[in-house]
Amino acid sequence: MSSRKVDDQMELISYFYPHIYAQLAQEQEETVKPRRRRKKNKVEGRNNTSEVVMRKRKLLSEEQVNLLERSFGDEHKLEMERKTQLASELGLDPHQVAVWFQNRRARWKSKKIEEEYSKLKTQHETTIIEKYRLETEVLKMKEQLCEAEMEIQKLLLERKSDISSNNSPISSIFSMEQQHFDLGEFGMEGKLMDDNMFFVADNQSTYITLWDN
DNA sequence: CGGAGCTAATCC
DNA sequence: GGATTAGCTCCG
Repeated sequence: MSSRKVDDQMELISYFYPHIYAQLAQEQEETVKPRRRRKKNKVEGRNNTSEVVMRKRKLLSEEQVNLLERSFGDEHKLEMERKTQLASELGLDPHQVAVWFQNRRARWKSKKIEEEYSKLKTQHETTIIEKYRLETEVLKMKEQLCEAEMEIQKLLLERKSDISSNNSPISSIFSMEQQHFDLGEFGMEGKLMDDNMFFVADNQSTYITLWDN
């Protein structure tokens, strides 16, 4: 993975998880990987007159790469038979073919991981947005509920004052009945059960006690 | 020219 | 198989 991509990831982490970022950044500084030193073909030192065995590396031709890619497209794993077959077709050492496949699998895996990462990143962003939307919706609904409750309180107070100012038989009969309130604005219907209880029904006719003094 | 990126080759 | 090295090319 290139350093540029690492920077990108750290930037994303710093954005979404600032607390984790601080920790990771510190770890990155601390773990300066002690690079494993490999035996060199070349003897070190400019003035060293020792034998210099340069490892020659020749790039594969476009044609060779094309055939290898096609073969890799068919099957990522390389059976012995196919390895020798390919090698003779390409005019390469079977070991070179094996190495090429190994490196190709590594690149393929790395690419898959990158793809998976960006897919998850998109999913994560979508989820964050949805969460925010739902939270906003909950707030709005709470506000509506509060307004509804206030409205009900107001109606009850009005009713109580009507009863106390006009204590006629009619009104007492009237008070025996359950009173309905249209709360269509809130997608609900309200029903006053008695002086102390009020129920609302949502679309599924589920009654909810708003309060019970 | 130096650094970045790619990749064949090597090491564990 | 994964990690790393080092040859090579390209670009600013």
